[in-house]
Amino acid sequence: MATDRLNALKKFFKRNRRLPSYSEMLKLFGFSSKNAVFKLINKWVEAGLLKKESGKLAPTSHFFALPMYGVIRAGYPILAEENKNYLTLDDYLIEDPASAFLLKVSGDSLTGVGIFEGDIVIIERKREAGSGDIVLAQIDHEWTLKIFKKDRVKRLAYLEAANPKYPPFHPRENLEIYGVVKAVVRKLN
Amino acid sequence: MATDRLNALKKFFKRNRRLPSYSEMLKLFGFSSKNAVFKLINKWVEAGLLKKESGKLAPTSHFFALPMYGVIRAGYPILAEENKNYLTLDDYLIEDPASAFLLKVSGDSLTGVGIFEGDIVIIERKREAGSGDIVLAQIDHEWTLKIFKKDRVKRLAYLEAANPKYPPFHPRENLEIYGVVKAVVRKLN
DNA sequence: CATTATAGTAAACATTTGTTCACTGTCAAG
DNA sequence: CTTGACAGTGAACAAATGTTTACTATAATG
Repeated sequence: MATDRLNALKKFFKRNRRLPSYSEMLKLFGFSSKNAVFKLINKWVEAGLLKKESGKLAPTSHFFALPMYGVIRAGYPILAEENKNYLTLDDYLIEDPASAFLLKVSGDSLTGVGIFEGDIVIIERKREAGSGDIVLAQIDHEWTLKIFKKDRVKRLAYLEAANPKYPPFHPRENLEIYGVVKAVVRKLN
Repeated sequence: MATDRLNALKKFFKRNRRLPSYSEMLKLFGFSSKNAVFKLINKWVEAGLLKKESGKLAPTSHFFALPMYGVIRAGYPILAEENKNYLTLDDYLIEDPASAFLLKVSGDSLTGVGIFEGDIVIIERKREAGSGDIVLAQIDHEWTLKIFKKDRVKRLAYLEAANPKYPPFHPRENLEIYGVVKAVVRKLN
């Protein structure tokens, strides 16, 4: 089936992070004429899965991206809309790959904002934060992941957990910010 | 700087979803000899950022992937370890791209399991689920996103919210499962 | 100073690339 | 039946590809 060949192509891209050449596609698709490849590729180009720019073949966003369906009300059940969008998670979550890194969370101090043990947070390196941002910081030379707060009256910065179990953390000596959490990712099971 | 050129290459890949040819890199890097490109590329190959297989150039996982640092205790602040790993979010979160899709969550019925309004869930199409799985289902012909439960005594399946505000949902007519939530993703700000 | 590595230019080249053209068999529609 | 569309074969080809070789300038090392 045609879908099988498309899946074979997607798998190739996943594995090799590039599209195969037409000669490679011969084997991949089980053809024996490059023209068969040529015609198939052109169909996918017309379908918007691939594109040709200055003679070079490349995937479009549709090629990888997952379909994203409209909002579903979790409170009251309503029909999921069909206003499809396509989304690549990497692109969606990571704005500046050069300054971003990941951190695996442990502990329960941020459960109140929906960050649990085992979650992965995407952090963007920067030295400043706004009040309410979740930051990676060093408070009195100890690393931590907490909510950054600015006391408007006293003009002092401190850290806060999102869990009533923990009191606010006021720095004795210093409070240095290393990054701001931009996204949270959780794998289930 | 060398980093600028690498960033230019990364940007090109982000934009075009392919690596440029050596001729294109001439302009991209500001060289006037393909040999300059050749040597630069070979350095990146040795550095493990790119690889050549049967004469074809492709990025390795290091090329995209974000560094992932060790666990940080959010409960008690401890030092983030430096045992780096590299992780591509798409690869990490999506096991079977062919059967996966995204859904934007609205409502507060799953706040208890850390899924909030505006979060995106990654769903894998399947008709069966285990007790405790978060599922996309049709209950009495209405779509919803809830926790799937199996009553061990009565052997009946029903849905449950993760929010005390909502009572369990026992189907009058039927309960059909369309997919299981595999991951949750939240963008902050 | 002399030396050696580094970063780049310039030209030449076999190989591979994507594309085109002409052709074949198969299957469904009128 | 005939027709036309579809899926694929096979060969030919200009253009582009990655690589190699020879050479230059600059800076760093001892």
